[in-house]
Amino acid sequence: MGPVMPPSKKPESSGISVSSGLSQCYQGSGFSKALQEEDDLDFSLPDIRLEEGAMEDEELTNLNWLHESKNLLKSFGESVLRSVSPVQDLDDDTSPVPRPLLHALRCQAEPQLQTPYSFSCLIFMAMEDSPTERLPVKDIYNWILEHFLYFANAPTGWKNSVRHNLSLNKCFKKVDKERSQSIGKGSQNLIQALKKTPYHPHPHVFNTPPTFPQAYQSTSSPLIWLASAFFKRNGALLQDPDIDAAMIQNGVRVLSPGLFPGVRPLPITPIGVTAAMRNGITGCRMRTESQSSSAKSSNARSTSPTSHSISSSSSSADNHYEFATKGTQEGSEGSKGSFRNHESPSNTEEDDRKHSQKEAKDSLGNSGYASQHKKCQRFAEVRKVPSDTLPLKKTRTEKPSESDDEEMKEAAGSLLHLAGIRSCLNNITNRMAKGQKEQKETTKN
DNA sequence: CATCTCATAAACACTG
DNA sequence: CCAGTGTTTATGAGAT
Repeated sequence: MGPVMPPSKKPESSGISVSSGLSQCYQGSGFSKALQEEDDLDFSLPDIRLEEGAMEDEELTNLNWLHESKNLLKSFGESVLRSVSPVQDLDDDTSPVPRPLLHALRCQAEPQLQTPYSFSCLIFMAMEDSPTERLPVKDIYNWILEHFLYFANAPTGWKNSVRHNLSLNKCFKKVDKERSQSIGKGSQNLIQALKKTPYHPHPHVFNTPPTFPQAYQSTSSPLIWLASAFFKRNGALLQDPDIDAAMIQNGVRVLSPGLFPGVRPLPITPIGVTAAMRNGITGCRMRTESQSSSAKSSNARSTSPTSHSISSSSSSADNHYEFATKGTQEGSEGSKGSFRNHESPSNTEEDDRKHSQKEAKDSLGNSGYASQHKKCQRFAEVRKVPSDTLPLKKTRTEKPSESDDEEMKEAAGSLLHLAGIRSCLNNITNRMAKGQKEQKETTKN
């Protein structure tokens, strides 16, 4: 949360008290805490606190988890369609719809509210929504503006945050655009940048053949940012026609058009109408503080986000972003995580295991948004090495490793957490299991 | 209380 | 020079 504005639990614009939780809104104590602030809510929603053991599914891979949840998700989606059409149903304590989803519905009904998504989720959704699953920064901006009215009048800093996320989040990879196209404003050709530097810590990049086809495209073509990913990969692996690919790829869309024909998870224009509530449902995450404050001003004039032109990918923006996993192999630049390659290798299997566990935890815990502190430490460590191996500002050229790929996988998987889908689905799973159990008992009797 | 996650701001380099 | 892009660092709030 931003340090600038004081906390504000109740944005005037909505009357809705937003929880202090971030993505943790769905998980564990974060969400529980939000529930403890029930008194601050001016509307009542059912308690969908995670039941004990709900997160045991953590042990499942995201793939299996999604696979096993698909039917439950379908059933749940139908119940959503049946149960939350009218706005007033949001206040229905008996609604089977998980609270975060209700929050999300509320946010869509009143789009001047802060988006419930973290920036990484927003970026991911934008990319996922793109036919090519890759977008230039400008189009990411536009997508966000198009789908979340709040940003139309939000302070401009959010764009900086988007770029910051793209740079730091390991889930996102910069990829090359077609060679013929201009590099675009502000975009710096990697090799150009490297050539301008007095030395390079890994001179072999210039001397050895590229490991991956795209690794050197940047010498003559602009960079693009990729958004393909773990989700995409899983979608391909599953090859299950019953599963909506979007759901698999995304993990963010609780209700996908494939699952629920006619239902648009993210209403296009304008968001904020009652119809949007009937048509859209998303994950949820509440924000507060400066953003809530900003929502006040945005409330003054709820202009349609469509007033912002949606530029095509052929706009002045050139670098595209894609979700990184395979992108790790394709990107011309390694992730910041590659700094860890400078760390001392583990000497024992135990160390390896601990290390990998740590890495996994890191990725899962922070959605691929590697700890800045750690990175600073890593960077600092790297800075201690002799000058001929000093990393420069823009020397992210190391060859990606398999562990990077795993990291990406985990990071991408953790986006499921960010979007709340996991917790929600866990909840749904529990509820459904309970319901079936009760139903059995009822039929027995 | 330490650590982590994330948002935000800002500085800086670079490009068109 | 300006606006936009991309990277990096610093900082703070809240969660763990």
